[in-house]
Amino acid sequence: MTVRGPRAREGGARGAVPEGYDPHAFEPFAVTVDLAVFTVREGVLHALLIRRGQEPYAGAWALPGGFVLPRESTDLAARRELAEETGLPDDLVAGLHLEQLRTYSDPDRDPRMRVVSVAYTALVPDLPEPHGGGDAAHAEWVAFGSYGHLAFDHAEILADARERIGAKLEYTCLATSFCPPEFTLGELQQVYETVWGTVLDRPNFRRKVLATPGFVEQVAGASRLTGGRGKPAALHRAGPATALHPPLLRPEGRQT
Amino acid sequence: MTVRGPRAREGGARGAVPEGYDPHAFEPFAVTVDLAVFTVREGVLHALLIRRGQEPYAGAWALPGGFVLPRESTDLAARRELAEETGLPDDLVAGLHLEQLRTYSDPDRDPRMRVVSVAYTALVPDLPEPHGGGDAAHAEWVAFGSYGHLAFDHAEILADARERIGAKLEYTCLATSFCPPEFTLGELQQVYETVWGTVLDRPNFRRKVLATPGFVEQVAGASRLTGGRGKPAALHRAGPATALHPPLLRPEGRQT
DNA sequence: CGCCTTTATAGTCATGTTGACCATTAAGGG
DNA sequence: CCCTTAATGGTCAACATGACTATAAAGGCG
Repeated sequence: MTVRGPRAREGGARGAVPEGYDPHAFEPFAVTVDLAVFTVREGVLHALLIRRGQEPYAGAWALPGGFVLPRESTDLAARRELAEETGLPDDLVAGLHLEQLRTYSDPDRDPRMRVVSVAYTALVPDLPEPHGGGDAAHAEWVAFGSYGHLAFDHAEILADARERIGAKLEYTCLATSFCPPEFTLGELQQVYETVWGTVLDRPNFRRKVLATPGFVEQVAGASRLTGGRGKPAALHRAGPATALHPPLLRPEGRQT
Repeated sequence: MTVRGPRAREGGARGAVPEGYDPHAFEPFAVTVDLAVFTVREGVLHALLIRRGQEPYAGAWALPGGFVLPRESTDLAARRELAEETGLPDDLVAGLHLEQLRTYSDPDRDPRMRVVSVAYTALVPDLPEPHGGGDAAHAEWVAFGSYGHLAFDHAEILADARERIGAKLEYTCLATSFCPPEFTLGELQQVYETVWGTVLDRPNFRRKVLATPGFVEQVAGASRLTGGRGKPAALHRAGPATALHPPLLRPEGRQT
């Protein structure tokens, strides 16, 4: 990029800084981050949302987020907002997978002023309620799709995020981010089924996961009853691998 | 996102607009677009670059790009800048594949002021020189890697863009964007080999491409000599398909 | 004109992965 | 003690892939 007043394009080479350039001379852009945070709860995909109190869109759900501070990268702002708005412990937030989705910049996406927003996606395991008890935690888990109209263009962001995550599950080991530190292969499979909205064959899923070196590691000796019924499942934890080669493709290109 | 002065975070619910909010009250962010435009020329990947005339980074190569105008989305800004800086005909630019890469926001990425830049990637066929003759076309094709230090964080952007494109070739039909309207399968294969920096088996590549419905369509009757020598190749054009199922994976996860 | 080189195109074959199954094991519930 | 449930262990055919070999059609060259 180049610093140059937006109206100062006199055909010069890119990078010309007009003398006397004044950052305050034109209507500024506000830069914000929006967070599309997902978890899987009892087999249902949930997003972290906040109920808006003010116009516009008062009463509607909205994504957590906020302004990028003057000396902050958007990555940092996203992590800070996530910690603030969820009340999750800092060390947990520090370890979360947080990924830039894309930037939304329609001039009219906020009716009040020009706001360019960088959207991020995070995957978190099913946690106790997000309120940490402090004043900053108003976020709630809402089942995907079971909200009315979201504020601003947040419905589009959330849909894009879900699609991106679904795609990433195919060729990365990201699914373990949805799981607690120790999990069963059945729980891991449910992550895939929930995000993709499909049903997978259990033995085949198992075969694929175990055949990928470093995807999961078996926890020696431990096992857990899935809820009382059935044979207890072996516990696993996430392995060091991050990519899935070859990918685990979702059956036929259908979405939910 | 939400409109709220960056220092106005008094623990209120997200979306609180402090009364008397003044968009000019704080140091504004500048928002720009940067373009990572690639083509394949004689088997070598080239990027579209501009030679900087001013400090900082005077004399260094930089990506084309510029400010987002007050009433413009970044998508629109990217396409406008591409047309302006390359001098390519508008209708050609309108049809190009232009994709948002990601947003770069390090507070110090521009030493002069706070600039958040949304990077875009475009793939274009090998065209005559980019200068349209007008004053606006200073961009030049430079072989990938054969430049010194790029200005700002543009080296990182360009590397990210190349990696993204390489990945997209695996599971989309995007490779045809690098080719002229009619092309041989050998030319298409060279796109893959150039971007990936690998060599592919010709019969296998051919089998895979032809087995994917809608990837390419044979142009009836036509054929072209590849340069005089050898059997003339059948001509193809891009088909309606956009995704590649199953993907065409690059051999072993090595980069150039 | 014939032979060599070059490039496109057509197969072949062994291997690995996937999808669709069936079988067994280990728990809880009546 | 049998039934249900869920995890786990297999089989088998279809398909996709990687490594090759073979043929066809052009130009170059003696």
